[in-house]
Amino acid sequence: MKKSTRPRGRPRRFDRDEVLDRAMTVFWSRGYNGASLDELTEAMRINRPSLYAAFGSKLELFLAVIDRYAVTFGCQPVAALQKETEPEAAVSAFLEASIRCVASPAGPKGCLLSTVAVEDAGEDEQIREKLSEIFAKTDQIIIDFFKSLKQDGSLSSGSDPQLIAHMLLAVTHSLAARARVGESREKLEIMAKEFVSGFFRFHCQSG
Amino acid sequence: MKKSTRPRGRPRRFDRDEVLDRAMTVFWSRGYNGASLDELTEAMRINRPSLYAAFGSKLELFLAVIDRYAVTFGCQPVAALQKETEPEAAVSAFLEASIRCVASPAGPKGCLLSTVAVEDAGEDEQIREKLSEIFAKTDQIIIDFFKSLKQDGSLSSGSDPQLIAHMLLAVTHSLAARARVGESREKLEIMAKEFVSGFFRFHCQSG
DNA sequence: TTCATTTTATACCTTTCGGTACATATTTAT
DNA sequence: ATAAATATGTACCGAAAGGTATAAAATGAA
Repeated sequence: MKKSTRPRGRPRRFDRDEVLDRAMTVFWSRGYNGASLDELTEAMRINRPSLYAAFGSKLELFLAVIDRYAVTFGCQPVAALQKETEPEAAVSAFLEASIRCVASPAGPKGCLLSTVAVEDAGEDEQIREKLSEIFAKTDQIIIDFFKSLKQDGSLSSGSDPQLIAHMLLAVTHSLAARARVGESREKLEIMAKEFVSGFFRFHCQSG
Repeated sequence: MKKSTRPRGRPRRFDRDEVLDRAMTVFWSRGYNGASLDELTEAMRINRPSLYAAFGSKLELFLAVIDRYAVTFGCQPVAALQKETEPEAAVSAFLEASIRCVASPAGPKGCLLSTVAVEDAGEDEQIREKLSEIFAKTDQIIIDFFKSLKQDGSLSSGSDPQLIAHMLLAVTHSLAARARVGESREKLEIMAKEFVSGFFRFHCQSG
């Protein structure tokens, strides 16, 4: 059997992740309150009842979009980091991946999490909690990564993985904000290189 | 003469900066699109025609609020920085002042510039330009400050004022974002201290 | 006093907002 | 075939949005 157990009624004409990706672009550029249902449904290419049946409400759609963003874009910097085995290369790869996310010519500028959802976290408990978890989890992944580098001996024993993680996330937040206000990709690259060389001098040579 | 030249018609019953301060709270917590004219006028304690006569439109009001925020809150960290004469104390004072702004029990959490206006910069050229200028100017003030410390000899000659400025702003952006998503003031203080001690080891001892 | 000028207050405008009722279409199960 | 179940498309809802017309009130100038 090819299709094992199909649900009962008329089948969906759209793929959940696909329409989430399309909704993502709208929220990403216009913000939660700035994105209207008309814009969303047009971009998603589904009509309102379909949207409400699938996601429940505008807020729940946004929360689903945040999750989708986390596994499509948000994860890219940490993934790039974890592919490396040397501290400097890892930091560099992390920041390069960040820049690709926040200053891509294709997508909206900035980060859906740190420059969009953060605003709405001010008034909505669910958004706040979700973001808080994502931040904490990301922190922890980076901390664990540098802890393991420390055990391998490729990171100086005097270095503090938690400090490095917080600094790295801080720099990406800043890169995202600067991209959002129009800073060119080239300038962001320079900032990143600047930081990498500073990091290198601190954690690899002087350690 | 006490009141030299009073304008011709019926006098204003409100002070411009006072109502801007009250509007600020609304935009700060709810965001630009989230703040309605009803909320704004109620908070400002003026009615709509007065608002429109004084500021022109919701957008222009927001732009005026950004300027007002810049000279009441945004300036506090740099002011604290410039009061100091030693690098470590300056960095510490800067971050402490930041935390007081973004995690005060009184006001909304986060920074009106980096966690609110940045979102709206995505779609509005005027907001984008204003923020871009503020960021650039802040960068420059901090760069100049550390350049002068370098000349005084209190900052190691190997240190890069631009790197320090970018890092410092990055950390405040991150503190603001974390405050917005609910991080406690105590945790932010720890992050700041962590950074200050890292900064100290890097720029003051090893230089 | 009267007029020109500006601000205030109420009430209202049009448009757009998020969300839904309802009838039709498409599927599986019986 | 027919029924039950789910999705789609149109058209609509009340509420809220940003913004304004208009008349009354309060001032300086003539």
